[in-house]
Amino acid sequence: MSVYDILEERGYIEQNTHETELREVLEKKNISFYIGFDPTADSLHVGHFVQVMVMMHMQKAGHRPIALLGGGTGMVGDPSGRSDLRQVMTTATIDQNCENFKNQLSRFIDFSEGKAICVNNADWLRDLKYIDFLREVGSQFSVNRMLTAECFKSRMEHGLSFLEFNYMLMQSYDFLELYRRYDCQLQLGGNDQWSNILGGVDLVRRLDQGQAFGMTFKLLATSEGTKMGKTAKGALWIDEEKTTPYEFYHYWRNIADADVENCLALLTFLPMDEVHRLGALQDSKINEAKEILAFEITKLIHGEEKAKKAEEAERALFSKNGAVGEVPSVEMSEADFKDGMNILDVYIKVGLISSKGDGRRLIQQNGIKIKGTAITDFNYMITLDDFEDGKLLLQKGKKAFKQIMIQG
RNA sequence: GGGGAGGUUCCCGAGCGGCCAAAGGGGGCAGACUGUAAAUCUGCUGUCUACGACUUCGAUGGUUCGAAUCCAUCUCUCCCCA
Repeated sequence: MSVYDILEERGYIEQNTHETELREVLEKKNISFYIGFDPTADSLHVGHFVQVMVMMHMQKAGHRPIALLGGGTGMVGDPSGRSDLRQVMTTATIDQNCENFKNQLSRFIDFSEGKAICVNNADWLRDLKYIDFLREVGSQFSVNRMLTAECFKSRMEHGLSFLEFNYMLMQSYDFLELYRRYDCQLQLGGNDQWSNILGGVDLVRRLDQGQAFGMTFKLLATSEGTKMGKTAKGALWIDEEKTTPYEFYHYWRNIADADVENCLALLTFLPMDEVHRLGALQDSKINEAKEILAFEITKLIHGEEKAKKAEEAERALFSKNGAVGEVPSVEMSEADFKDGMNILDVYIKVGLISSKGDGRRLIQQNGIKIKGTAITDFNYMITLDDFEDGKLLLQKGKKAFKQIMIQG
């Protein structure tokens, strides 16, 4: 079974520039391909992870991944799928983000012995000569055509700066550069990158008469079409400092039934017959599938040990016997509770609520529980008597927990 | 460069001198129901030392007993013309 078939079967593929040719090339030889990551944040998130999964599949099949960090394109900002102007970032931030991306990517992709390459387009984009660039690359693009591209449509109403308009050329030029430097023949990306990818494919074909291909993948979305991997705090980050393994696990444990199969296929390496079997489970049985999904993804990203801990914590909390496992915990000192501490202050301190007003509302709605019983008094004081073995489990609603550990 | 329209709470979007912490929707949170899901229904959704006080309607100054609402300057965005 070829990689193409695998990618197709698992539901990654959305669009394709030259399907039959590409299929053939992928089967007959090992090629270099690239995926670009613009350093828009200090960590990758699950959205990126779909791309990373594809890279892993491709690498397994013997193709050489090129991870392209957008140190240059990040300075321009991709307007695709954006309704507003991107925040312009400083060069220092961009470089730092690139560094983080690189470290994270190397956990999934094997960069040893030239099995994969990591490059930064800052290396060639930042020193471009404007006139030269316009003459070589700019002349190949038709503004009329560009304007009809889907990615600019939404911006036609809200406004699009010339800076961002150039993004497509930059990305296209990347492909050309990688084609020339590393014989890179294929660009992959999320479906929002379709027009940018097409631009590159065309450019390589026109200027170098090269055989270049493009392919896009489904964006991670729920069955209802909304973006996936969003939490109240923002994205689901790969960096465990930004999204703890527990939070991460919890997210997948809680997804909608309809999304289980899709996520298993895209975000785990489980064999497809297993994926189908799990996805077909009905009613409460699908919880089994959700547990597996959550465990597998967490394992991929944070390692088996942390995934197990997260799983134990989750099980313990919801199995009603009150056993406390590896819940996110906060350390506080004994002195804090000597004279008692107001419940609202405690909840703010551990980060379960954002303000006292928020806490008061929750209390009125029976949303705050300690030791399994709802608190009804705003003035409830938490004292050392509430602790057992130096631990106290705080609960907010049904699903949010935090544990306080007394130290010292 | 000229002309016009705008910037409202997490988002969209009403309000256009006091009745405005600001309609409505979305999102979020909680409760009921359930399978820890979805859908549905209900409540909440600026902060606090809380029947009151304080901070918010692009920014800064001003007019007024009183401003999100009026005036001036600034700033940003969009549209039309060149």
